[in-house]
Amino acid sequence: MATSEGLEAFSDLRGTLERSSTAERVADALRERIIDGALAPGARLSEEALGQALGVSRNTLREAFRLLGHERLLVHRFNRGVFVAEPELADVVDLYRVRRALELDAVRRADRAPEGAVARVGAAVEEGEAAAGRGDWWGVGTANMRFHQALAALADSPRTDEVVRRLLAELRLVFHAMAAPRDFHVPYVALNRRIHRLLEEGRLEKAAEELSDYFDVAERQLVEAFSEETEEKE
Amino acid sequence: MATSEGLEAFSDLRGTLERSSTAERVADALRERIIDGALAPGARLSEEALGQALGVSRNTLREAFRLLGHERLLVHRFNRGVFVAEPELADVVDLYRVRRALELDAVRRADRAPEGAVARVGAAVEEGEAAAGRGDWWGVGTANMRFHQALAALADSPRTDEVVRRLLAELRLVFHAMAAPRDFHVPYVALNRRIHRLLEEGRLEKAAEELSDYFDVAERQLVEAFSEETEEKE
DNA sequence: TGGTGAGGATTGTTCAACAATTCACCGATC
DNA sequence: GATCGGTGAATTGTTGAACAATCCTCACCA
Repeated sequence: MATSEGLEAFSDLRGTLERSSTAERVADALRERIIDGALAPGARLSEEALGQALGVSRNTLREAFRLLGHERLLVHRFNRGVFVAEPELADVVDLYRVRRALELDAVRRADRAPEGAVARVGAAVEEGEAAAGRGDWWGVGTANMRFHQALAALADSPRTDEVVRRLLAELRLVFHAMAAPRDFHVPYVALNRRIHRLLEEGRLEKAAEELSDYFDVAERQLVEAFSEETEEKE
Repeated sequence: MATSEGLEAFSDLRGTLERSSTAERVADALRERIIDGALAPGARLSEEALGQALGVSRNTLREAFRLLGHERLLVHRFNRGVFVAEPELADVVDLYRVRRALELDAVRRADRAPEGAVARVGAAVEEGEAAAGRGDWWGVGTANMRFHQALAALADSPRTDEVVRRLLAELRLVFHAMAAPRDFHVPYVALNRRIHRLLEEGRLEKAAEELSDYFDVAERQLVEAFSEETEEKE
């Protein structure tokens, strides 16, 4: 065991080294397509066609479908196939309810957050500012997700991280279903900066308050956008 | 469309009618065995042997494994097989962290809970009292889980329900790993009754306080039991 | 004692097949 | 003209077998 000193430096490589199964890689690829809108909500995914396109067998593809089904990105209708999920108004409300509980809790206990966690929140803020600067609205959206993921990480809880990651992925689906996602995210860049500053100053309760207000505003905005959508359809 | 009135009455049947896939039924069966301890933490599940025993093909069984893996009841080690999860001390702490956030939030907003939700909490309390009366400690544990599930349901949020259900299932795994699960749950029956009464009286903040204390005590008790366990092993 | 292969067992993945189910189409009926 | 019922193609659900890749054991050797 004399040679086992300083091995902690390699622990970061673990994730990289772990080969993943084909099903997981397929799931990753599909998740990307769903999140960036290449696969629209409601679209049906044929086992045969997709399997051929991706070069994997139906069985493997079905495993990938199961993974994404659990993330609520796909819905599996028995004997009917899998479809890209179509979030409804109720889903939007529900997503915000859970986010509120988890993210606010994470912010309130940020004093016990792990080393560097607040800094990662700041990094996400800057990423968003940079994207906004070059007019990359999709990039702003991505940075925004990363910001909230970083907020959740303040709880120092793997399960919170996982749940929030799923919620945010689902939320991106909602953005595709709404009318004008283009300038939804941009206004919040400044707010994110403010929340990060409060975190740095240790004013956690104030930060939680601002975050709570954000949830109110964003949720209402989404709900309204959604109501208009459905009105148009009818 | 003149005949389509009053069809809402049938919407309850939807769930009953939906046939489930073989994989899901297999997953249900395995989940039961894991939760009631028939499959001990750490046990390895052979695809071949289990498939034969259950009368399903390896492919189908693998689908079921994926489902339970997402619930963290099984861990899937690449090229090595699936094992019943072995929760560690860190998992106990993490489980309570997320439960605290979600259940407390649910209790605090119980004034907006759906019709009959508080009554279902009461039903779980009585179930626990009945089980305690006849000395059925396992039944007390089950009722306790149902009590907390009912608390979570106060949030009126499908996603909260799902997450909490998963957390509680995982928690049962923890009980198997600890020394004396026999009389762990019984002392909390009285507390549950108290919390229910506070909910009925609308004293939500007080109820949340009691619940928070419960989390403190239960978590510490589990952590201690766990530390002893690992000491014995070494 | 500690390293090293060889071999057996298990998983990862594919393929082909068949049963079960859905869906769209089309004619029959009132 | 709308509804009902049935036929058939297309798709999913599930199985079983096959083979490659990987891991584990254990005897063997320095």
